[in-house]
Amino acid sequence: MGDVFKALADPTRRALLDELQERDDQTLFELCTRLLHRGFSSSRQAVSQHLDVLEQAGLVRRRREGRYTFHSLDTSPLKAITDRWRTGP
Amino acid sequence: MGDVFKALADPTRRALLDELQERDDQTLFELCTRLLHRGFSSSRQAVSQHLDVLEQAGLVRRRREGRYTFHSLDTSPLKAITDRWRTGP
DNA sequence: TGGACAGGCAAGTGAGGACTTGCGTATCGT
DNA sequence: ACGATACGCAAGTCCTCACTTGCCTGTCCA
Repeated sequence: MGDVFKALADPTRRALLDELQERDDQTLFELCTRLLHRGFSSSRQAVSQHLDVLEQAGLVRRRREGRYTFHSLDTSPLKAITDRWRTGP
Repeated sequence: MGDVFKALADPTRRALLDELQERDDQTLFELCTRLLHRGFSSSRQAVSQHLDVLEQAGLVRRRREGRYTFHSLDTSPLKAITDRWRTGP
């Protein structure tokens, strides 16, 4: 299992999580074009590598269908963050 | 205000937050020796620079008293993380 | 079945980050 | 007052990471 904290360190990866929260099950090209509308000018390969990191961190799941690869969000690893440094009961 | 996510990306900085949660208001030397017991062999300057990053992220507050500098934990910036990608109510 | 589309793989490059090194400053004890 | 302590500052080194470049594989449509 990869590092969840390092996965969240990059602003482009956080924007990808934002995008997947608005609309789940998006392909790589969909995510690329939608990132452009958010002001991120990332190439296809760059976005693909970011999704690799997010997948290794357990934050994104990949599902291959034909020539499309759909990506879905999984926010369960984020619970460990606030559970680790608990502010109140 | 610095980047909270980048501050959490380093394992040494996370260990510093762990240490401050166990015992608040520690000096730099206290944190250095306690990190050694956790297996982190970081120099004094390295720990000081890590605390700089944590302070800029709003996770650590510094208070100078004489020749000692006490560090205290502030976990309030962590709320923004789970609030951003909300899993359930 | 040829070509366009969607995506993967791997080496190379450039910038930022973690750490060191060396020196300087202020504070406390004796 | 002198040395030891606790810490800050700044330049330099090394290494990780994000991104590019180039090429390859597999899938759908006409």
